[in-house]
Amino acid sequence: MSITTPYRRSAALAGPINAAKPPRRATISDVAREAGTGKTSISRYLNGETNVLSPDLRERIKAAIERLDYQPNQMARGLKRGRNRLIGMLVADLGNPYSVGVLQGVEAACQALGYMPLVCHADNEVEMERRYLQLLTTYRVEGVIVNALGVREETLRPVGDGGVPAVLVDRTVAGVVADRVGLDNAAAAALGARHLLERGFDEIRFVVQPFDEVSSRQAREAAFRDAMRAYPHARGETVVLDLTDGQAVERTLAALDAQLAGLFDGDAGADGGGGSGVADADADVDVDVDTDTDGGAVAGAAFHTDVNARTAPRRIALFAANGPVALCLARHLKQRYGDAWQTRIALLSIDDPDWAELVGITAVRQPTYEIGYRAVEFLHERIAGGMTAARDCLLQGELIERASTSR
Amino acid sequence: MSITTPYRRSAALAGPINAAKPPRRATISDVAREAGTGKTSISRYLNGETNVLSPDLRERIKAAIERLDYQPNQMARGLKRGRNRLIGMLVADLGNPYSVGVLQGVEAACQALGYMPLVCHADNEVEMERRYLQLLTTYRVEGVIVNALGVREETLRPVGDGGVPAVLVDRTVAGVVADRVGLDNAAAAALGARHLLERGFDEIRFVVQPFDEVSSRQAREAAFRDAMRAYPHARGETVVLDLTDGQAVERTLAALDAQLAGLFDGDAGADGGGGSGVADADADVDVDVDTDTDGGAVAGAAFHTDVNARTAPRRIALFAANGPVALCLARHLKQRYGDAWQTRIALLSIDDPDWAELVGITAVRQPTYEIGYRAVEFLHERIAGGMTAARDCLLQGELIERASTSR
DNA sequence: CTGTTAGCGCTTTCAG
DNA sequence: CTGAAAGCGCTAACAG
Repeated sequence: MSITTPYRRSAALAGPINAAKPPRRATISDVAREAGTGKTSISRYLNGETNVLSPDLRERIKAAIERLDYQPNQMARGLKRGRNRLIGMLVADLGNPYSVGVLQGVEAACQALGYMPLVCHADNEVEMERRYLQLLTTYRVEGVIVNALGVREETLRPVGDGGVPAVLVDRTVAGVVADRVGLDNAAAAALGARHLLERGFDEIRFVVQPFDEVSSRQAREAAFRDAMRAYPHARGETVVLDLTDGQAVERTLAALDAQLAGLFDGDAGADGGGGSGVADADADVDVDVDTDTDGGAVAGAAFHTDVNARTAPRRIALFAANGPVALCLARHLKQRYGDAWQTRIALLSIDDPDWAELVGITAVRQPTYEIGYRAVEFLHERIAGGMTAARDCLLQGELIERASTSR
Repeated sequence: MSITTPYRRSAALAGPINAAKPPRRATISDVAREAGTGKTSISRYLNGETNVLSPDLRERIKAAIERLDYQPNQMARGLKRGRNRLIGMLVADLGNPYSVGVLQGVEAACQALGYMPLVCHADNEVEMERRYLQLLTTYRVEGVIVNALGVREETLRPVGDGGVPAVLVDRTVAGVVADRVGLDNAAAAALGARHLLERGFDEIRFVVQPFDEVSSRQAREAAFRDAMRAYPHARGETVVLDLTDGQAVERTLAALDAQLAGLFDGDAGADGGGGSGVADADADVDVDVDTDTDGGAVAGAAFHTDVNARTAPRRIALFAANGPVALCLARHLKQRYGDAWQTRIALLSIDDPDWAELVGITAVRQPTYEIGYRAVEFLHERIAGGMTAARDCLLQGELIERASTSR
């Protein structure tokens, strides 16, 4: 990109800059000299070993520090001590409100435990993720909290077992042994699915990003399928929506539309004709889920059908596996069916972003703050002592019922 | 808060941890020994002074580094060199998509210029802001980019003139002389206002958070008023909405409702009766804006009225000064007027969050990425050389027209 | 071309 | 109670 907009001088801001001030910050030696003592005592004072200092000296030091506006250099301190109280927080996507929620928990816990979080934003770029991870170890952070992309083990190599202590948030990474904290995906997906089923929705599409490499998506998808089994009269399908590929999104949504169109008039099992994006429904046959997770843009599977009840129109619901998917679906549905789209299709989402309330969408809210908080606590334990086995902390989601599923 | 959810051991993750590995990372001395040479040469190699090294030595060093998986310690490096390539990015509120956009620009520029951004999230807490700022200087960052809260000068003391180089984003802070980069607020507010006026809206409420301490809000409000002057047949008012105070929000919105209710039937100038929140309209009189910025939750001013044309019902629009305000308004309007609220009242917002498109709201989009990018460039110049006067970089907003103002 | 020598600012023995 | 001295890991003169 190019940055071309010119800037203007602001009369209000322009002013003579005081260039006379000594740019060099005071060091511990300066303070020692000012207080007429040795560096050691200053160091002791700084570290709260205030009991071993004579009241007099204590006063002189205090005064000297104030006079010089001295602030100890954490870098030097860290170099000497071997630990710098820095921990890295690698965030996959700050545009996802989930991440911001987790971050808030992380910050709170860091403050409580005396760490300084160094937050890095990979912005969904694996390359960035790699770069930041390496940068973090270069700055000798004491540990990292990783909300990984669909990374491969290698980029996480420096981390976890044998490397920097790490805790994974939301997702595990194959080959990396480390603590993990996140949503109880199985319970959350089941919660959502059951809610829809109990509300009488009998045509449910679970829409999820490619999940062959992301543990949390896998868990949600599997739990959705499980939940559907208990309701033989209803039908569920998984639709894979690759948000990173605009073309694929178009195709998948078109196929979904086509398939659903046939259902509005009670014509269960009819495939509107969209070829790619959603597998044909294989009506009247039980079909195991398509395990061919080819990583491609589209994959789908019908795993239960009972089309005897094709008398009444089906009640259709879309179950979004997370916030970004929900947003994509909502946008599309609105564009396709107009402002009244919610009267035709229900939407339920795991994740509860701001706009969900505005639009009136039922959601399973994640305890993001707690997730972040716990992650730091875990990391702290790892840093401090030698825990042995990796732990997995599952937190429960909460169903927020709104208009979308209440008709 | 309490963290009580228990965790479970995951069979999949549990495994013997390799505690045998040497936890200590290799140092430059280790590499020197391994390569059979002195530290200096290693340092030279690291710093790309590769031309002054014999090809042979170069090879040996390269090999040694790989064998030991050596990674130079940035802390030590920074300590010695006096600069550590760290810059701080203080974000007021990551929940505001604006901030995330800016952050993306910051990250890109940092990468391009070789800095490592240390992002700190004040989360709207002035105390956090202070803490982080002090922490940043303690870590000897080379500069800071500050998206300040309504801070007072003192907390920014260590920064700017005479302290750490700084550039302000979006807002200036009274008493702090530093570069600033942000939206051209005057132009943006005028753009929005004129759009509404041209579309025939003649009753406009500019809704803004308390602006006596926030320069960007001030600028927007002032520009709104200016723009209204050119349309004597229309009427504009400023409504102050303090999002940090739930009670005040309730009151202000109630008052706003009451006032607007009277307008739907063409009864211009009628005040629905809500006392607080919105000042009475002072119909038929030109009134200067109430400059008594008492910092309280409510303040308002009618500044032009021409109620001769009270024959036709007024066309009402709400102009939100930023995204968070827009969200608050949208929520309220939906709750108050139901799903069809947009047929009664138009909403236009400065800031263009995700949901604006979903809900169909016209917006003035800020060039957030560029703002962030430029901020880093400015900071870089400050760090490098001795610029003298503070600059003010104004970037233009872009009007995104949507259904809300197209009826 | 290459190694030796001082430190950067701080903590930490180890003797007073 | 207090201070001198020895580094943490690295870079930057200054000699070879």
